[in-house]
Amino acid sequence: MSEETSKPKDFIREAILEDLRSGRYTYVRTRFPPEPNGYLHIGHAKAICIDFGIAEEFGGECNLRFDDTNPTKEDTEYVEAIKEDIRWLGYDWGEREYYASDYFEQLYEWAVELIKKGKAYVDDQSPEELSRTRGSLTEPGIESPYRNRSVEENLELFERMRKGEFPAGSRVLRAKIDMSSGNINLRDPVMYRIIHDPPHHRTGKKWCIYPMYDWAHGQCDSIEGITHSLCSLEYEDHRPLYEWFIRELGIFAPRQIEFARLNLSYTVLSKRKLLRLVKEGYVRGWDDPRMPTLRGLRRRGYTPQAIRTFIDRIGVSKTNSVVDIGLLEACVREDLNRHALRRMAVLRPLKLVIDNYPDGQVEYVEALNNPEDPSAGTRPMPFSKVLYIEQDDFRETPPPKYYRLYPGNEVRLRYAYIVKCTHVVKDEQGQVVEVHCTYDPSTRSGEGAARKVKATIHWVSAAQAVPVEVRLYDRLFLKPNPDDVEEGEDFTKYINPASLEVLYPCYAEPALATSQVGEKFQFERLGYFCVDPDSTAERLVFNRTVTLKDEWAKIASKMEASA
RNA sequence: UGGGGGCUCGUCUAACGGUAGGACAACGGACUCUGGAUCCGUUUGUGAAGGUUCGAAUCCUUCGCCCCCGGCCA
Repeated sequence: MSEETSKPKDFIREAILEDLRSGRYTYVRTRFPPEPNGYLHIGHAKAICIDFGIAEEFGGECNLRFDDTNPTKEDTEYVEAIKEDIRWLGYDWGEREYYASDYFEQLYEWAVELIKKGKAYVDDQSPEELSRTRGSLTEPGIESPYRNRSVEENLELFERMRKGEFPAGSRVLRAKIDMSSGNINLRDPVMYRIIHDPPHHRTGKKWCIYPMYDWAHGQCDSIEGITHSLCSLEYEDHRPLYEWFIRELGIFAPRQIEFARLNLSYTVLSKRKLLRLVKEGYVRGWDDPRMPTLRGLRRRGYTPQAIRTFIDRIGVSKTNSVVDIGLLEACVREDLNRHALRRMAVLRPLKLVIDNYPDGQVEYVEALNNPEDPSAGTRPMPFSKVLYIEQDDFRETPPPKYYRLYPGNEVRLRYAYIVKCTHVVKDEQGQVVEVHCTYDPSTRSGEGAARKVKATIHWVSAAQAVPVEVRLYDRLFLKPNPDDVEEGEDFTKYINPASLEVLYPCYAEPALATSQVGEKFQFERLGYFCVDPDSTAERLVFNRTVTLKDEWAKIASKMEASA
């Protein structure tokens, strides 16, 4: 945010501005703190854009810090994947790549300090006892019989915990706060637990006691001089605990500000559920183009810019909300419309024969690469007597308002000629297998044809067409909120069985033959597509990122609804 | 029956005691060699009731509804 008059666009930026004005902080530093136990999804993108975006706007910096306090769940594989995804989104943490495990020694020392102050104790109760004595939402907890051990005994026990003298789960270190607090987080929360294996992905077997997130996070922020620790709503009532630790330790105090996490319609965004989709085979992997993971979106053809625009547009607030996935789609259309090269491809081919066009003749017509961007230039497209057109672009008996091809009607073949349908050829089952036309040689594109027709359709020349595979994706779920389930039901009940449709052969214009993995195109009148890594030299595979807005589909479905 | 949050068009989100605005969606129109893009226009909203005030989405009171918290997860 440029100092002067520009007003903050949300309550977080407002608060930061106020902190700077009041002198509470003289600089801004944030952090993005993922746990390396899974892949990043669009919900994380919101946090990333907020953490990195805000730091940038205030001339500060954003640290990347892996919250790796639980070796039973974490792995370096995820560390690499997370870094890759953040970079892809377009953010850079410079040299500031940190790990909670970097601070284990300091955290240990601070724990000792709290023990010495009589503010922490070793508890020998079992996990079950701990849970039983924590009380309930409405009843206070019961103080542990070990709560008033001497400082000396606590010190000795804690040291022996670190040395590995006790089995996992046998003891914990707890903060001594208030077992009757209405805030359950303050009922003597666990600071350390014993975990002997697996070894930690970075510290190996050096430690067998690991700090709980609640004990680690605030102090890590403090060590790094984080001024604004931005997190999601569920940490709101942990804040008093973090503040208690910081106060008892007398160390630098960051300010935590909570915001609502992202929910998106027609999908799920919890690691647990995403994992089930993968494990139970509903999708092909974490990077399946139907997944809301950043890898999935990337493979689907989403651009970092589209995602950042989306995050910017949904804003930041504390209201629990579900954002219409249509907004994400609108953002990617907006970006791709400006940048994607136009190409022609026919997904469901129907042969079109131009009876009055010379046999064996091939001419080249010039096609715009991007009408939105003249500098993108043009390309030649072969045109000949036998073409493929989209099955959807022909009806033997047209419904009302249907402008496309039907017997007796004229349409323009994009960048080529106006053709008129004369008759059709059917197979034994009565299916139309060939549409026959005549063309008007005076209507070639660019030659100032006076006549206008209602519709222009896309096509490819059959002899030069490249057969390709196209994968059409639809929403993963049938319900806007798949989590909204009846008693005993499961979100998997609402998975869209038709979320993937594979088409082959589709016919692409020759210019597409050399496309590279990841390249994005608009297939005219159909949507945006990108080349999937499954592509081989023999068979290109295209993913449909998103359809174009389709006015006709709307009309057609409305007529169907009223019929 | 405890503690912490939140309620503004269909969906997100602005407003900071002074004309409820924007985006997406929807609807209508213009334009168009993509039924695309673009442009124009229209509809729809302050959870409820009281109070304070010249004036309330905003301040106060009461009520309602929604979300989070009882891991040795984060």
